[in-house]
Amino acid sequence: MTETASTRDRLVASTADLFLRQGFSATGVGAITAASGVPTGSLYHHFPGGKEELAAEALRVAGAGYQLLVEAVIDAAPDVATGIRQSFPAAAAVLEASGYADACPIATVALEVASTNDALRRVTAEVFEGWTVALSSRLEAAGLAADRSRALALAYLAALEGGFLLCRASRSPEAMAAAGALVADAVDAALAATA
Amino acid sequence: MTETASTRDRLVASTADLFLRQGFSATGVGAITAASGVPTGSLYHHFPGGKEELAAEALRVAGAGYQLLVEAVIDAAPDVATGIRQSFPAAAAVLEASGYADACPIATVALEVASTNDALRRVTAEVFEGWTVALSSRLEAAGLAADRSRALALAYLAALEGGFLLCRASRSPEAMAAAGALVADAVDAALAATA
DNA sequence: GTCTATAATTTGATAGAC
DNA sequence: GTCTATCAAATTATAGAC
Repeated sequence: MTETASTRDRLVASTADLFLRQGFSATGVGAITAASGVPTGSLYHHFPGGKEELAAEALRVAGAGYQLLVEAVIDAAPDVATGIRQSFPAAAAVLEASGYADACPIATVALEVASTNDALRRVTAEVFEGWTVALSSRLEAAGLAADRSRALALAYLAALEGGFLLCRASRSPEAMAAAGALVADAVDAALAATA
Repeated sequence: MTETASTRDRLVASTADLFLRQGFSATGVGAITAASGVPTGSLYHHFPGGKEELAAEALRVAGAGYQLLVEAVIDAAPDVATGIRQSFPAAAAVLEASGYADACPIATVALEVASTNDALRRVTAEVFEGWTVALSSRLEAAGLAADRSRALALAYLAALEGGFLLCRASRSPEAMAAAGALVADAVDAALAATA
């Protein structure tokens, strides 16, 4: 049986989608209500805190969804190192297929709010931390020390995010390939040292 | 003799400064005129294309200025590899000293406009390409092949940009250190292979 | 819980005097 | 080249009927 998405869920989904393409400031409340088909009054009924409260929820939901996606790519590979290596061309393929629109769902907003809205900044920090822990735990399970696992996870995320930025600006997958190869080689070397 | 900055220069400088902290959409024309002390009419006299034309110039000027800064850090070191390694803690130090505000001057705007304003997107792409060429040429001069130099330069930039993003969100220098170590080690290995 | 109407403010931009 | 006054549209948010 197909459930129709609730009003609240449609608001969150539309907001996350608009944030992905336009970011926070360029996404007006009017655009959100138009995209979701939800009237203004209903938005403020479900989110009394207005745009900021809705944004926080959209960032959390989009962040959790993207974590599942990345985890699925990595866990589908025969081992973590292979999964990490494959995730970069996978991200590049999604980028190209979407006209360089579908990248990190929270990066644009994260930079916009980093120095202007501490509540939202904390939400983006929590999402990034969740991703870091998810990847780090997989590297630990593969035999790496905890601190080395965390450092590699952070470097992986930085390379992916920087790759998204450069690729979206240049409309070319070149940077993602270069950044990915560097990280994947480092993971291989780290794991080989423990074997 | 101390030259007073021209009206046009003050507009560009104030715009670049506001973009660094708030990005494009959150920076209203009113904020720019207030910060620069330039009346609205003068802005449209110097930039008939309005906010977009002023933004393009601010991105170009800020991009050129940041390139000089990074080049100075790298060229002050005894060799490129050392310069690259030092540039990450240097960037982290500036971040911390500014309350995690002073990072890449065009990254926020680059993500904001990547899918919404092609003219500005091209400007950000040109700035990133300029940085890539500047760094790549230094790696070539150190003995690396052209394609290898370019790939390392792109990976360096991706790591730096991703590091800025994660550090600003978490208000911690941890990610920049992790990403920097990975890139610096790769540069060392690449140069050692040619020696 | 849904929806319309509207308030209060801010937005990017223009006109025209000086 | 500078500056003031102002416009039309869009902004976030609220009030209150249903």
